[in-house]
Amino acid sequence: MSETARKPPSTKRGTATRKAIIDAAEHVFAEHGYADASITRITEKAGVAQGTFYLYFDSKLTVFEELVEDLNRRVRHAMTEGSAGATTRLEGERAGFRAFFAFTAEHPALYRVVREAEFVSPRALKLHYTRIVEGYIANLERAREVGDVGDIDPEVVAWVLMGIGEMVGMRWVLWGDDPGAAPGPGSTATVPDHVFEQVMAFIERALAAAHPDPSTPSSDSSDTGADQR
Amino acid sequence: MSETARKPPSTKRGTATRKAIIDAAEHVFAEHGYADASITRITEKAGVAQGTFYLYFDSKLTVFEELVEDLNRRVRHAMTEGSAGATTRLEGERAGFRAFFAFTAEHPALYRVVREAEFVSPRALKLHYTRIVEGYIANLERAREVGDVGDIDPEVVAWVLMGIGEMVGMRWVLWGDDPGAAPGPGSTATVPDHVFEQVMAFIERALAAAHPDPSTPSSDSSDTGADQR
Amino acid sequence: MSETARKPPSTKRGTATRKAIIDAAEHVFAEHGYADASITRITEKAGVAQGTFYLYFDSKLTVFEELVEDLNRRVRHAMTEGSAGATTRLEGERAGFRAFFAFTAEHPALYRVVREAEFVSPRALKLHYTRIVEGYIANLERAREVGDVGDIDPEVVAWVLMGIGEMVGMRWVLWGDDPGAAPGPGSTATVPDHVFEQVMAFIERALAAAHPDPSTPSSDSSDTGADQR
Amino acid sequence: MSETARKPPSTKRGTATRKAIIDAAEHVFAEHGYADASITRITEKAGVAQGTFYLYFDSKLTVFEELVEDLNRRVRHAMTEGSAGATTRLEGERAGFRAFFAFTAEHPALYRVVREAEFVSPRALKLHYTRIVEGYIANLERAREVGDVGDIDPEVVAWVLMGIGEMVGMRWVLWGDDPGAAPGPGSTATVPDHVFEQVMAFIERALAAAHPDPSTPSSDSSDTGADQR
DNA sequence: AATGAATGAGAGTTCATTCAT
DNA sequence: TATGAATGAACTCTCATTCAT
Repeated sequence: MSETARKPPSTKRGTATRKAIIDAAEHVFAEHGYADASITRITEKAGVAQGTFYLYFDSKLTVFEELVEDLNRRVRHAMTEGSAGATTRLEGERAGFRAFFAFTAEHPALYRVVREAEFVSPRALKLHYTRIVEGYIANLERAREVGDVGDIDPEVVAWVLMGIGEMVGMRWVLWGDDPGAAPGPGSTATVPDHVFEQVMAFIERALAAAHPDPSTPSSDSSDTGADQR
Repeated sequence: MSETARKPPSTKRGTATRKAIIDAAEHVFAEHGYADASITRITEKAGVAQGTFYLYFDSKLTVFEELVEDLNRRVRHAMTEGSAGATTRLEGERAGFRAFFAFTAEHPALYRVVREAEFVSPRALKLHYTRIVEGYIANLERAREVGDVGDIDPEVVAWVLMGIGEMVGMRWVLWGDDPGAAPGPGSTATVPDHVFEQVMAFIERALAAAHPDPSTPSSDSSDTGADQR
Repeated sequence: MSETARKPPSTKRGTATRKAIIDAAEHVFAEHGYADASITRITEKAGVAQGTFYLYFDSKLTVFEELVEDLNRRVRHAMTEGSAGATTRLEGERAGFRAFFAFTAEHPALYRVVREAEFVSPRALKLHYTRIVEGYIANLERAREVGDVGDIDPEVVAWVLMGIGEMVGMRWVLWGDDPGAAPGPGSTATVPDHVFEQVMAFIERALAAAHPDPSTPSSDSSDTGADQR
Repeated sequence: MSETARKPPSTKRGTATRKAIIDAAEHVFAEHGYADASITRITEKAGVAQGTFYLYFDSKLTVFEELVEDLNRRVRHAMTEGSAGATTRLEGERAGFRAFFAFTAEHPALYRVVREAEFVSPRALKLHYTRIVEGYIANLERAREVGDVGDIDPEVVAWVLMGIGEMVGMRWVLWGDDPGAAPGPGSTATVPDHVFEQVMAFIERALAAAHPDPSTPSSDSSDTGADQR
């Protein structure tokens, strides 16, 4: 069922090497982008010989796809974890976004790699977005059932939320406060408070105002629907 | 300053050739992405020899940046034109988004090229987004002054709108109705009506609800602020 | 009889253009060397269009050869002129070398261009050296006839003198006093006095000592044998 | 510091390949000159793929400079070796020049490559001449101390000797007896005896005659001062 | 399991030369 | 006489991938 053919390591040493390569790949892809991320750079950073790479991956594309999948799994996990303790939809939503931004700050590779994926691996790109969106959809559907949001189309709204998260993340997390600055590695900040509040308020109005009678309290937790598989 | 800086063509033929190359570049970039858009492919499509390319552009990057600027100018123009006849902010907003989606459908290069620009030319990328956002900001500020929207931070909301437009455009214009299908060239559709309505309603609630007293009628036209320079 | 096919200009304007190109070529060749001296650079410096070049020269090689011939004619002329007023062989020799160094300082192209000619146009290279050497030979033969130098083989000695002039010229004229400095254009100095004296004394001993009885006074003028064709 | 700095080969095979490339480069440079010595030609002659070249050298310039250094080291070594058994300065000088001409005959690359170096790598060019000249200087200084030559300026005379060797080498070794013949590869002869004698006699007179009393016998050996580093 | 030398297709780019105007 | 747009072969260099050790 696995979609990318891989050569699984059979020894401890092998497993370690494989991990070293994937980790190196994350950094190299994040810093140089797919096109300029040479196998040489990756293996050098991983501390192994070039040939070793092909013991674990079929091609450059393979690591790329595995990395995207891996990061996707991890963001979704982070978002779920983040909103786990929330008692209201609103709280859960805020926690989810916060987790998303935090992850972005820590793993700029997610962003950068995904943005390039359009041409490198459309399949991986779609899978990535779709999976996150599915989490949003699940939450929104649940909220709609209990009347916590108005009569919206969960799928459309889910993509809208995805778009908001992505653009705000790019603008304030990756670019930092000064949009003119070069986005060097590690230069990631986090979303400033007032920006975060503005964004959440915007979303809340859009969702809550959908039904004129906001009397029903939401008691639902809000899992993003994503988890370690 | 560059030793190989190209001069603008001084003849009709030259001007035509230059245009042929830019046009070819738009299509090739859109279809293959920056990395795989070889000069060979571009000149073949343009019907000129490889060397001719360098008569008009210093490098692949140069055409890329010029193309991004060009497309940017054109979307902004399209958005302004689209919302020109609108009599209310709401109407203008709808017209603006419609124009945006229409442009995306016609020029998928805009999307695809910009998404890759993160690594290719961060400068061009930022300029592109920032300019569009500035249009949104101008509109929002004007609307806020006349009390047509609530007490929002125009800058933040502008980026939010940008994110919505981009993601919805990608999902429904570029991917089409079937998100599983490969996004071949020309496979672009337009945003389905109900999606468009859902998106606009979402935005409208978010903006209108910001002030509790929606009694003030908006009589303002709504220019997107973007125009032919 | 001319060895390089050329297209002679038939108008005044044409003559001027032709000269402009040759002059530009001298400078460009001197500064960049043959390989890096593009026609573009030459025509730009000459203030004409690229195509114009081929109205007057068959190829890059053609200008090169004509330039070498031209410079050769001019050094030989300078050397002859220089030693014209001399009354003794020694005086003539000194004047000839002085003129040679002075020309080198003023026309570094001579040196640089000739040194590259080995591969570009062996024919031109040999012609260049041979013609200068012929001048030396003529002088030496005359001097030997009148007993002003010992029993030397004029041809061998002529090449030896050529070698001395070339190396000293390179070392002190082209490199200047500081052999570590980069030989930028125009950085040419002239041979310092004490170096010149040492060199001439060296040559004088080598020639004079050949016959033990230096009683016969030389009354001969010393033409280098080279002149305006 | 360079991002693409090559590492020395760590295996026998690698070392052999590197040597094959350098050897091929020597021949190709000698035959075609720097400008026309394409990497393709070099690797073809070496019997390796084009890409292999860049495993060992950063660029064409790099091999060139390494080759010049290598040849320089070897001429100097040959000259020292040649004059090692000499018991008088004169003998040593003759042996040194002989070795120089012999090396030139065997390695025409030295000549041809160095002559082009003016534009390719001025640094390499100067280093080459300067190192040989230093050997001459050392010898001349020693000879002057023991009164074996007159009161000359060793530096100037050293450059003069260098010039003589170079020009004579070019004229009789590279061009052969018939200066009109094309200098094809392998067409190198050696300096004819009478030419050699004429040259040495010329030099001897110039040096010996510097002091009027040639009674002091020279007992000194004459090392050219150059050796394997 | 790991190495690293070797490959060769293909990239971007330059430039002498041609030719329609 | 002069232009300058167009050509295309040739160049240097990179890199994903293979394979003998």
